[in-house]
Amino acid sequence: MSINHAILGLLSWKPCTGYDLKKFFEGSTLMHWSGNNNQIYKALVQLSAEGLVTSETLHQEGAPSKKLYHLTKEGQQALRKWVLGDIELPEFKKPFLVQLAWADQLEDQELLNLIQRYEDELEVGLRTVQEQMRRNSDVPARTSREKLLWEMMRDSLITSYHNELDWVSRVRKNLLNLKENPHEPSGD
Amino acid sequence: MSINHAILGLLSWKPCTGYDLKKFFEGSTLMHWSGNNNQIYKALVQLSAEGLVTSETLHQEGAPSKKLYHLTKEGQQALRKWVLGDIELPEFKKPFLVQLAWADQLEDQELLNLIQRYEDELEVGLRTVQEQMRRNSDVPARTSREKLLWEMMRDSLITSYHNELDWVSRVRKNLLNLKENPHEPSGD
DNA sequence: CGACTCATGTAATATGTTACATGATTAA
DNA sequence: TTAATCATGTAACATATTACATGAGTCG
Repeated sequence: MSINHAILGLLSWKPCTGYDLKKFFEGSTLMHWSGNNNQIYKALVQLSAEGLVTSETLHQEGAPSKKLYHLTKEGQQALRKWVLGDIELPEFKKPFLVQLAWADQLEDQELLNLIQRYEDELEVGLRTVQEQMRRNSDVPARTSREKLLWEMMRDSLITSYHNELDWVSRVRKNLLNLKENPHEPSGD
Repeated sequence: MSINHAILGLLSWKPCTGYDLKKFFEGSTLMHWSGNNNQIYKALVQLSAEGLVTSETLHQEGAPSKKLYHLTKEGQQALRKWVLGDIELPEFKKPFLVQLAWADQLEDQELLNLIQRYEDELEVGLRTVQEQMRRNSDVPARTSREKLLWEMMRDSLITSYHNELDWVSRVRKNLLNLKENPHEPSGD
């Protein structure tokens, strides 16, 4: 799984410039690359060298020239092979858990504040991705099946945030319960 | 958020050698570092240079010498400061979504097989982390509150897997529904 | 006898981020 | 006039993975 595959995918949807790809990755949390130039322009050079993409230079008036990249037949085959190939498990990377792990040195109120801050940031994050999806609504939907797949991808991210918020509220509930009934089993 | 903070945390629990830390990270999906030597031994040198940890060399008979690292007062302060500091949002990195994004080129059955494979791998992954948690049960539990925090950390990972499995079954259900009632709204 | 554990380290490589560099056009 | 958009690229750095190197002891 590298950004090269994601780029092949996007080019299978429509021809793009490096700048188009950059903007797409910047505006998409689902495809977890940040959209930095270094990676994208290097990847395009590499994919060209492998014959998976070709580029055509378009000269524009009043704007810089651009290189429009197209997927080749070999690129289409490589994409299909990759889609049917190895599956990677998701990575649940939650740095806040590492913070919580050593939070027993805090006062009760400090700990509750920390959890509150996490909840607040999650809510901001959720609104940000929802806003991002509303803004960036030009996504593949060439068939009703493809439309469904992209809806489910968005659903995956949104429900991940909701699940995380649910978890935070369980943590808070359990901490308050422990405070009120020290050393009693919580009943969950 | 770097591995240095996680190491300070572990040393606040008990003194460790580089090897201990390596084993801990290897056996813990929650702390998302793989436990490779390069990072750990470099981090320990760095933390020493900053005065956040000290080391004592223990010579053993019939086994290689080892360096036992202890947290200093400055290290304890740095840890507390970090725990109360900036919070990072979780990263929901799901490479399978990128594969699904371009899966509309597949036949219905190929797509269902791909989804089935993902579900199977998720179930293996879930069993693996459950097994890992059973094996690696020596975790901080110095107070009932700390015990609760570590339980909630484990809960976070396990429910993330369950949520992902739920999502996969929704995807399958929606795809089958679409196949049976093409172009009809799904009712969800 | 071969593989694994304990134990510390280095080298090469891959991946990803931030910032720099250039330069025209457009909108606040 | 300051910032943003369009557009391509490079440099420096941070982070992470795999493999290499050494060497004693133990388990099957």
